[in-house]
Amino acid sequence: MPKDAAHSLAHLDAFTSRRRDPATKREAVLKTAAQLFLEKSYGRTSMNDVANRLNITKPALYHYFRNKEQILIECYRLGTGLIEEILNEIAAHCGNGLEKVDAFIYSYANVMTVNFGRCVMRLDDADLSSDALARVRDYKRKIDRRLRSFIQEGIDDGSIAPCDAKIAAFAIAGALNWICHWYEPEGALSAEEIATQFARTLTQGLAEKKKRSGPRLVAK
Amino acid sequence: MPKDAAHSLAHLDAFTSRRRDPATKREAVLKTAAQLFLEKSYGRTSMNDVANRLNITKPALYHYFRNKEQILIECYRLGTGLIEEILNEIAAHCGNGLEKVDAFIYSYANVMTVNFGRCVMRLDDADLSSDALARVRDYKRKIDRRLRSFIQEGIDDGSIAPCDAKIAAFAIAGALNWICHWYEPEGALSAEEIATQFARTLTQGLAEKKKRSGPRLVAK
DNA sequence: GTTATTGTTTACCCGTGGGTAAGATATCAA
DNA sequence: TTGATATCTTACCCACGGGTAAACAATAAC
Repeated sequence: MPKDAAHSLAHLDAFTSRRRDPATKREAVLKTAAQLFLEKSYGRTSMNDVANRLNITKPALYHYFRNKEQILIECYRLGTGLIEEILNEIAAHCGNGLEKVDAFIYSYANVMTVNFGRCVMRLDDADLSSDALARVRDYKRKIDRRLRSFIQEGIDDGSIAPCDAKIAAFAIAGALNWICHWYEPEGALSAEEIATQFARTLTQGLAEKKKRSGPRLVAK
Repeated sequence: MPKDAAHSLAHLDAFTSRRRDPATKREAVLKTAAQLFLEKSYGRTSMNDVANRLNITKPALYHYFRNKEQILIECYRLGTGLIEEILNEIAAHCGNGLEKVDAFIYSYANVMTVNFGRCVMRLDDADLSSDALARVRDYKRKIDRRLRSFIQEGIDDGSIAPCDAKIAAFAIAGALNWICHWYEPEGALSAEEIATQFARTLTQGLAEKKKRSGPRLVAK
């Protein structure tokens, strides 16, 4: 057992005493649920699974959440909150377009290593019912537009080489979102390392700065 | 209705005549299943859904596949086959490391726009039972190692700027794999455009070629 | 203590979906 | 025409999981 704090198991004890603060218990449910959703996916996680890990029974959960989906919605809510924070922070500070994109990549990569943040991009939106789904989709569109505007800003101010901002944004967002598919809190790579290297690779590119282009092999 | 060929609906008629080639029917099942899996996910797609779209009944499916998972496995098989092709092609041709990576990005992006290819990276591996799962995981590791070796090769031959090959490979693979989460055959972006722009963005980076680095804002 | 309230459990309902048994229908070979 | 075979359907079984009813236990208020 590692001696970490972020991945703390403290919340599993929230239900040992009956008189503990309800808010704490609610939070404990949320944390374990998020973790299970990431381990096994929302669909494969039963309410019993969540209850078992907390050492209570299924109906007890319904004391804190109307239904299973509500738990999922809250996970998204907390996750999007984290993203919102960095978005605002970047909009406030920062200089030119490239620097904003760089900051975005760095901060966003970090969020993708936090459970609630991971939930937003790794869980399947389709598990949400139509109106929650619409809200989440809107929110994701907003993030995309934001990144795209940073890029456009960079093109305009000369810090970013002319390119299709839409596709470039997809490339960057994809690289970042995929983090939550392979990242593991106990793994060899620290969030810090990942964030730093990603920012570098994506803004500077792989190529050694000399030739501008090369031949291409088209398979199939 | 668009006049495309790749997204053809021809396979839906495979069961109209009873004496049609069994292999054709099997293939038809596979194509519609893959499409449904991508539309609604494997878990939310019932055998009845597949049957309905083909205008047959559920038990008829079991004439061509042992069970639901077998259909999924075949989707993976066909998809990994497509990827295998481009991998071999690139290993055969090509010059320096950067050119190989460039070719990889371009070809791989194209595969991610083909249904069976999309299945490999978009569907949830955890829906596979343990031994099929192990095979798929191995295969994915192999792809990763391959890309990583291309990058390393580029660093060694000077075509790629020194960097952490492991993390860079994750960034590139992520950007590419994420394509299958947003790409739609009928959408505004063609596979060709995406592939070209991705290759450019990822190898050359965003930054206008002047300064080598800049300040960074760390949000949070 | 007694009562009201909150928290938790046991026992159950029921829809959904994978999978099958057994019969019906078409096709081919003789 | 007549089986033999491949194909497909109707009708069913069963496990699993979300959700609830109703009873039971603990705490707080008086």
